[in-house]
Amino acid sequence: MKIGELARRAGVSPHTIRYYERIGLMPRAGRDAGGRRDYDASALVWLGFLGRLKTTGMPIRDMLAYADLRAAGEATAPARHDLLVAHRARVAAHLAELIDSLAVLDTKIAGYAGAQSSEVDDDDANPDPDRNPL
Amino acid sequence: MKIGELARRAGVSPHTIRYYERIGLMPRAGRDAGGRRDYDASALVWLGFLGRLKTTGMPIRDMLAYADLRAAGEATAPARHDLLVAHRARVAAHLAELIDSLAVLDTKIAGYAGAQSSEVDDDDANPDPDRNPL
DNA sequence: CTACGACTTCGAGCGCACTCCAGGTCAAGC
DNA sequence: GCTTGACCTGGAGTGCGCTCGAAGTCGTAG
Repeated sequence: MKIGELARRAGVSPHTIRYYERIGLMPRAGRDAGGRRDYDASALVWLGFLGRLKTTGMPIRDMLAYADLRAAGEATAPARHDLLVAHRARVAAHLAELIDSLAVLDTKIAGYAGAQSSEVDDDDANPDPDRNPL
Repeated sequence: MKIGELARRAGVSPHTIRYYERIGLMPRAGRDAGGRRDYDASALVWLGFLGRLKTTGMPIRDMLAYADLRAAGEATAPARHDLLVAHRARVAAHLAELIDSLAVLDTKIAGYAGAQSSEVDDDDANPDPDRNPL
């Protein structure tokens, strides 16, 4: 498939894909007779995985480290494993922070909902600790 | 309290606090005889709340909108409420995405753990759907 | 044959959220 | 009196992750 289709399917722009190739995040794509990039399904899978890493807040330089290990062959599997485990821990921590902050947000919202022109700002009014996180 | 102490207590740099004041995210602080900023506890609470908004991914321009409404008085309480509710929805959506991606990460990690030099990359090997998100 | 859209490279530009620097002021301790 | 450290202002610089523009090539439809 061409870069346009890959981009559409992965939910990114062709610009982004070229940028990823430039910095080494995508392997250099094979070209057709006219010099255009031609991708197979594995490129889509890899882009999808990169998207997961991005969603979970991994900086590009870390993705690059992972990509480089991957390109270096099977011997780097343990290192890649460790990288993912470390990243997982950071994601879990961030997730906990988010859930925490969501509760604060809900408290604040409850304050606004419960108070008609009474003071609401700058304090944790109307606590409602048993609120469902989602 | 002085800016240094506020910064330490809020977990940000004095630079950041001055920056927030410059862009209108913090109200202009009162000054002492020597022209230095002097804060009371409410500044710390407000900074803490800004931190929550930041943790949950709110861009500064949106915080600014909230801060402006807040500065405009009690009449804007409904608007502020709506702003927070909308933000809450985005946070919840992001949270769901994160949990999803964490599961993918766990699948990948399980693949690395379970396979000695067998192919692991580029596919969702060894699914384990009942894994605990945290 | 021609027009069109999708592609190519390279380099510059952008938005965000800080972060730092220069050059100066001020208050307290020795 | 002098040093030290925290503070002041205004403006420039940084790192990240794209995003865009210019100028040109290619392949298919009409």
